[in-house]
Amino acid sequence: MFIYLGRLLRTIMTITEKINSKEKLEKAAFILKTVAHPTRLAIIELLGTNDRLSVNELSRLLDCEQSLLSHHLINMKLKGILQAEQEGQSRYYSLKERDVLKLIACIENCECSM
Amino acid sequence: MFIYLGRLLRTIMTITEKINSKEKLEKAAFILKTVAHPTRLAIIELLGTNDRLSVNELSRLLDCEQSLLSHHLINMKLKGILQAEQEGQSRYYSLKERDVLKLIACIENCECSM
DNA sequence: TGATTATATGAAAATATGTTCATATATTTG
DNA sequence: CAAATATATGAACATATTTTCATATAATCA
Repeated sequence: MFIYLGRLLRTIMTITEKINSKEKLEKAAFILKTVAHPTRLAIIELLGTNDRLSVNELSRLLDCEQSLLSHHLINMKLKGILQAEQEGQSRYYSLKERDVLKLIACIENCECSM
Repeated sequence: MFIYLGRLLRTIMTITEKINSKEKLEKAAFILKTVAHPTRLAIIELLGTNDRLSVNELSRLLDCEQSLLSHHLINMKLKGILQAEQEGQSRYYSLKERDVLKLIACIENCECSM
């Protein structure tokens, strides 16, 4: 009787672990996906050196159309990578999570042949 | 005359830089995209601890259908993240680029709120 | 207040990615 | 060589992401 209970518990724990690790991986993939885009990487790089930039400034620096850029920025903000502050007519974006810079450094080291 | 030439050269250099950085970012995004998937992250994690695993072993460990898994594995191999070796009927995959493990470590540190 | 500038938004269109399924190939074994 | 096992492949389908475009909102300034 107790043997069965133990077995059951162990099974449940294994399943729980699987779910946890699955959730962890899904979250990780989610963050990575948000970063995995040339324009968004460029945004991160620029905000790594520039502290904060307005949509307009980014648009000119990146040579990226305003609407598209806004979509990217809002998306990144939603996912907790950026933050924004209004100042006059301009909205300034900055890195909320400077750790993402490490990701870029990581990749630059990778010598994946493609 | 030479002034114009100098200006032209500078312009060309700026453009070249832009292209280079664009290429660099595209490559980085490409690698990140390959990694940014729960199953593929799980593959990387497993191969981080297991040295090498056959398609079958991975399939059971990940609870992922063989064909789908093969698609992932081949894709990752194509992009230089994995390598494969045949042994008997089995094909063993392993990390070609152990640096990608660092990416995972990076993300686990990130506290992006989502 | 009307014009101007900066940014956001939402729907549609274009494109890319992920998944499934049926089947092919290749290796081993009896 | 036939059967069994392991893996790959490709086309069709489903889904997600990216981009564009037209328009809305919001702040400033004359």
